Amino acid sequence: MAGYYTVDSFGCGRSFGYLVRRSGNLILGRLEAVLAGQGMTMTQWVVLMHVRHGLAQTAAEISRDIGYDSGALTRVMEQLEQHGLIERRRCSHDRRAMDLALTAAGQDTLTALMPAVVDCFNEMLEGFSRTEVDTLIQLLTRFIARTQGTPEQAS
Amino acid sequence: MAGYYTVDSFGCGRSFGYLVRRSGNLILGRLEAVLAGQGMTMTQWVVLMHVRHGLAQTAAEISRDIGYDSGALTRVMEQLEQHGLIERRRCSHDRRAMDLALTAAGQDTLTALMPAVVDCFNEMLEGFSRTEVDTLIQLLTRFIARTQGTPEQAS
DNA sequence: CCATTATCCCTGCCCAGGCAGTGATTGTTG
DNA sequence: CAACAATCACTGCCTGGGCAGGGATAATGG
Repeated sequence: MAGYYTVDSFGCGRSFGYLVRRSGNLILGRLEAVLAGQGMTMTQWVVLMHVRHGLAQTAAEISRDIGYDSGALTRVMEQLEQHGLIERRRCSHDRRAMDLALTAAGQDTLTALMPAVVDCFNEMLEGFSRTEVDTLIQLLTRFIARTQGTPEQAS
Repeated sequence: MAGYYTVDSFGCGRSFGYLVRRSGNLILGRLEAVLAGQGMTMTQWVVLMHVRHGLAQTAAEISRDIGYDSGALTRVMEQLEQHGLIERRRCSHDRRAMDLALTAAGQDTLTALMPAVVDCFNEMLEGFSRTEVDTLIQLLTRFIARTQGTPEQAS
């Protein structure tokens, strides 16, 4: 494509960056309202979900995966461990790393929260057809894959 | 639509929230790299753009528009004023409010930065057809309008 | 087998931004 | 017109998350 935006056509309301960021903040607000009922934050939720699905066995993987600072992640892990939702153990074949696993309580919490979260998203996506949501997800997925694969580009 | 997600189908990788947030952070990183060259932050950029296009004449409007804390905004304004990019004056017909206006230097800075910003976005959107980007923008715009119009919903 | 480098987790520090409260002004309503 | 509510900008406070540095372990290369 020969450049979607031009210097003249580029306005705030049509800026991809603005739209994505604003959408993200709106979602954040809604979701945190749901999770706050169980004293959980969105970050904690995402981390737990990652551990649950085996998407990440170690903190460093999560850090790269969600583009989250590894130091901050350490503190999130501490909270989750103190709340008894995850367990950390020294990895056997790499003693630098920590193996992450959901506890039974962690499993239960996720399971209990899931319906409310799903409802929350469905509610926000009301007014969109299934095809439209599919499109949105597919486009964003591609965007992420492309963008994080091309870290920088000296002009 | 009868619910896009179900408890079983909901996974991190397909979660709208996760995708939007991740995309937003990737964009943020790229854009800040571009703006940092001129010692500007993304927040400042967005605020300046809003003022420029007359989208907001007062800080409170910007606050509502971009869902940004009004207190934090005050401080951003101070910075921009100190850098000589905007002017604040007591509004004549509402003496609580401040009228915002770009200075000549502010105009120039925006104009100078614009090409790099546009390039940055075009580069990120490479690999997407014009139609696809149009779709993305349209869907996100609709999402924002819908979501901020429906602040909450007691279940 | 040793030296160098990379990776992992953790820690201290700093800052942007959210929250709640304040004074000044404006709008509203009995 | 008087009392109350709403709105504006601003302030102090606190938290989450980015950044830089460090100790321990693993990988790599001579």
